[in-house]
Amino acid sequence: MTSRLEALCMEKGLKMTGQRRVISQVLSEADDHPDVEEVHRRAVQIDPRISIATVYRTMRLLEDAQVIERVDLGDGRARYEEATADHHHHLIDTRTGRIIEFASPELEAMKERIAHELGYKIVGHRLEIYGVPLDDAGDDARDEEERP
Amino acid sequence: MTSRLEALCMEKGLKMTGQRRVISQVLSEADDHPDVEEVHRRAVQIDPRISIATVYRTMRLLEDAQVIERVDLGDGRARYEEATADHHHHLIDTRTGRIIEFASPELEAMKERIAHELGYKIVGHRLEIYGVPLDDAGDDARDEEERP
DNA sequence: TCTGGGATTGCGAACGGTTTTCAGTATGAT
DNA sequence: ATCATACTGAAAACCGTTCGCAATCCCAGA
Ligand SMILES: [Mn+2]
Ligand SMILES: [Mn+2]
Ligand SMILES: [Zn+2]
Ligand SMILES: [Zn+2]
Repeated sequence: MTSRLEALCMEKGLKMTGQRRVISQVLSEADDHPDVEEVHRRAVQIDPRISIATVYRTMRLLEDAQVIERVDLGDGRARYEEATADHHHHLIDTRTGRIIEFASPELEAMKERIAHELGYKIVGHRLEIYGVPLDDAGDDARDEEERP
Repeated sequence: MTSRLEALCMEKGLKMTGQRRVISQVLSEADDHPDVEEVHRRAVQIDPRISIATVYRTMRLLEDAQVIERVDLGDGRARYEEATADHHHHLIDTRTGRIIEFASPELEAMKERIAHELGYKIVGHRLEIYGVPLDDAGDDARDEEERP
């Protein structure tokens, strides 16, 4: 069966190879923010004849085609998610690595206002919050001090 | 004369070597957000016997000592600025690369509120805005589409 | 259905920023 | 001034990512 992303790729007129089909499937089924190695790991499970270089190339292709979006969570590597209509940001639990998505129209408006006051029109922005659960925020939160 | 950062380093009990003195001076005099290569370039002008490896090491040292702060502006490399009492963010002019600093207590409060509603206590965050001047935002702003 | 040729792939090498290793040197407490 | 220790320069290693190239695949057209 053709995955959601595969259909999207065909619409965009991309040549559909076996590898692209598999990677599209992997990304369609993902509900997290996998990095390239993780996508490769999952792809290989479906078809072992996929190289990491092709995954890199395909991720870039899909990103350029606006089928997926690159997410920078502060660790050294690029992470990806399916492109969605609704814009959102991420809160990263520094204890567990869990990623919580959130959106805030007020915050977006405020950011827009700030840029405008500085004489600028926004063409892109980035926002991530790093945090620990309120519950157990007391114990050893002192040396949780990461390098975010 | 001992630079502002050199004094700070001594207060923190760091061993003061010639290289560290020079790098401290460079960083004290900087009013921009230089990357490691740029710091090295400026340091070598004062004392040619400073290696890039030492600059890397010293930047990390100063960062850990909270004397300077690392800034991630989306280009591949780490940039630095003197640690200040007042927290701020950056608006990057994608046309010129110019960096405008701004602070917004309202925005900080809003971000705090959002995290709290999600059950989290913030331990760190990151926000950058990429934009183009309002004036000439009309001409070819379409393909300014970077990879921020 | 068969085919030609441009697009795509796998592999390994190259890349750019950063860290590490190691032998030699400088620092600052004594 | 001495000496243990921390620091340094140079080069190699590292890590995520991109690139070069020959082999292979896809698919529009016959
Ligand atoms: Mn997301
Ligand atoms: Mn700044
Ligand atoms: Zn946003
Ligand atoms: Zn802030």
